[in-house]
Amino acid sequence: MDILLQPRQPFSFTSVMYSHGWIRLAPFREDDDGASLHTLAVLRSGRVADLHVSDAAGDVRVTTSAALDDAEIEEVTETVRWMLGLDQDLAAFYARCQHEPKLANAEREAKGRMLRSPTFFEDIVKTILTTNTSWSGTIRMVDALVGEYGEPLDESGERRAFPTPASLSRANEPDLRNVAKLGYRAPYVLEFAQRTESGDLDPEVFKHSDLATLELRKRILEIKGVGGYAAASLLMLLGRYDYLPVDSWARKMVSQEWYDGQPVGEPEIQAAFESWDEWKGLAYWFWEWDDTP
DNA sequence: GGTAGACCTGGACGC
DNA sequence: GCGTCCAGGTCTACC
Repeated sequence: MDILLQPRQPFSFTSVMYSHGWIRLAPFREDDDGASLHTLAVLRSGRVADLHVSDAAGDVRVTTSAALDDAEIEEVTETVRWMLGLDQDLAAFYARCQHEPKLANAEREAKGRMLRSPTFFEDIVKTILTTNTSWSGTIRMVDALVGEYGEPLDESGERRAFPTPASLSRANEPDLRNVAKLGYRAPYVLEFAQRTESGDLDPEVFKHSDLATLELRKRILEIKGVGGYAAASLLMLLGRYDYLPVDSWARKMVSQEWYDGQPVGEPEIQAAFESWDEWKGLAYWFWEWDDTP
């Protein structure tokens, strides 16, 4: 069945889809034509829904292989609106971009929304798995988690959603460490899943939290395995751009852009985007670096 | 509050 | 083919 959704304009489906590397992490999958994506979501009923999400002449079409009841349609609608940030208002950011040549195309190309997973739980686990490893390592670890612990779409088990907190909390640490190859991150992921499953922590409330960004960051940093870089990345997924996800790539880009290739530290990177205030994360992420493909 | 070392893996490199 | 080194963030212990 089809569900048609209207985004706040300006909107570009492919700008969201390729806003960062998430599209390459299971269970996300892009179609061969690069114009639509697939993922699977575990609904509140426990049922697994396969979502094929595509552009529909400026709107968004969600296609599921199975019929959904009214409550499920509402849940899928809410989920996809969140994943693509369809309700985000970036007008103030675009107004700032008009005065910056390196972001002059941001509004025309509708840059600014970042692809999110169906749940913030999934985004937090994936973000922990981006730390202290190569991108290929992250892809391998996420593949392994989905393959080993993900909720199957059907009896074949060929397609699986991202593991639920319940499923991951039942995993044992040696398997996460050695089979899923999470290494030293295994206890972090396990503890986070167990805290979520027990109700000690509800990552989904972060999605629409009224907390000030500083306080929200403090809460996120309480999750073991999440440090400054990961917290800034997660805040950006929540639509809070006050902090920069400073990693080795950021150091390299800022060094090349403003410091003639000389090594730079976090203070220099922060200083480079200080004037962007609450938009600094977005300005940094969508900046047209000299070696941007 | 700041810093050093450990954590784990894959890739690059030299032999 | 094997061994060594290094990059990639976060945590913990220590000063």
